[in-house]
Amino acid sequence: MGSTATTTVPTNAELMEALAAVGAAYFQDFAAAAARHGLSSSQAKALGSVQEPVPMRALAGRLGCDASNVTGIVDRLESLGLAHREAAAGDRRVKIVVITDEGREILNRIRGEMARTHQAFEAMTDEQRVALHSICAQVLPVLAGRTGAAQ
Amino acid sequence: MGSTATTTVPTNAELMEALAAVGAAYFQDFAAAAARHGLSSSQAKALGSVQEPVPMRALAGRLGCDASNVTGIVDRLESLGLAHREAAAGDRRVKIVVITDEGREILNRIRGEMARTHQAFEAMTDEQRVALHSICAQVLPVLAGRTGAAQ
DNA sequence: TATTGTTATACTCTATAACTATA
DNA sequence: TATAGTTATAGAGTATAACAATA
Repeated sequence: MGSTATTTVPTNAELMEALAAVGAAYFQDFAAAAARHGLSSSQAKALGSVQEPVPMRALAGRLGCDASNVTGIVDRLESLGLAHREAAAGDRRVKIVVITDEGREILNRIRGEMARTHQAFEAMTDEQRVALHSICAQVLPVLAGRTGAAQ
Repeated sequence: MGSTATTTVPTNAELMEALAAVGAAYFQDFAAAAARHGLSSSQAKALGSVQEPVPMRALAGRLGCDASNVTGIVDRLESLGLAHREAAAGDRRVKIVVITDEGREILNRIRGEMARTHQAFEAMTDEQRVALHSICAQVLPVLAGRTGAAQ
């Protein structure tokens, strides 16, 4: 079914170009919204990655960077009162990053102020929203390299 | 049509999360492929932005960064033999960045070596490919802030 | 006077390596 | 011996400001 349309099936190269353009535009919108609140995109991304408490090491994994970088990023979030470090229960080596109420509020504001992104989403039909979301969900595990492994 | 499915229409927040995850994973695949060829992601992005000759200033616009940064990025591409500067015909102030044959070959290799991206694309049905491509095309102008203006 | 490209400067992100305190 | 977090360091990206050449 669906072979009556005159639409051409896009090549991998065309899909790559489209995805790269959308990804870059999304990121710019995100970075601009974060900057309005005095956060770099890395800091804002970190803030969004600690909605549940996360050990420093695991946060590095989520951010896709070396563990040594997380120190400075969390330092800044902590100095701004957006997150704080807590001692872990079982292992005294690990520190757990916990978002504060103010951090959560700033995060929500940043996300709410991504005007272009919201504008783009609201111009989509329900069918398009469902399609985009399900395609992303299907593609993400492969793209992120989680073929069968956990975490 | 399409109201028989039990699928729920995703919220803006859910779409943002999905898009952010896919965009980040795509970017990591791109950066890793570029690094294998000794290029930073900025340099590789610049290389992909000069498939047609582009003035330095316009390249800065495409990369979404200040013009002063482009000098160093193009310096490196030039020292690697992947691009070179040419004088512009009408205006002696402007320099035009032109990709070399070797630059084009490296660019094609980088794109071809984005294994996870190709893997993700090839797991998609033709319908999904068409849907993703058309959604991206529809959403991009809004997301990139080009509501009606040219270039 | 305005614009293009460059340089100088400073700040941030990033990885590597070495250090500490725990395990 | 290995691991979690930190520190020190160096390289690259980024923006701001000032500059030379040209328009």
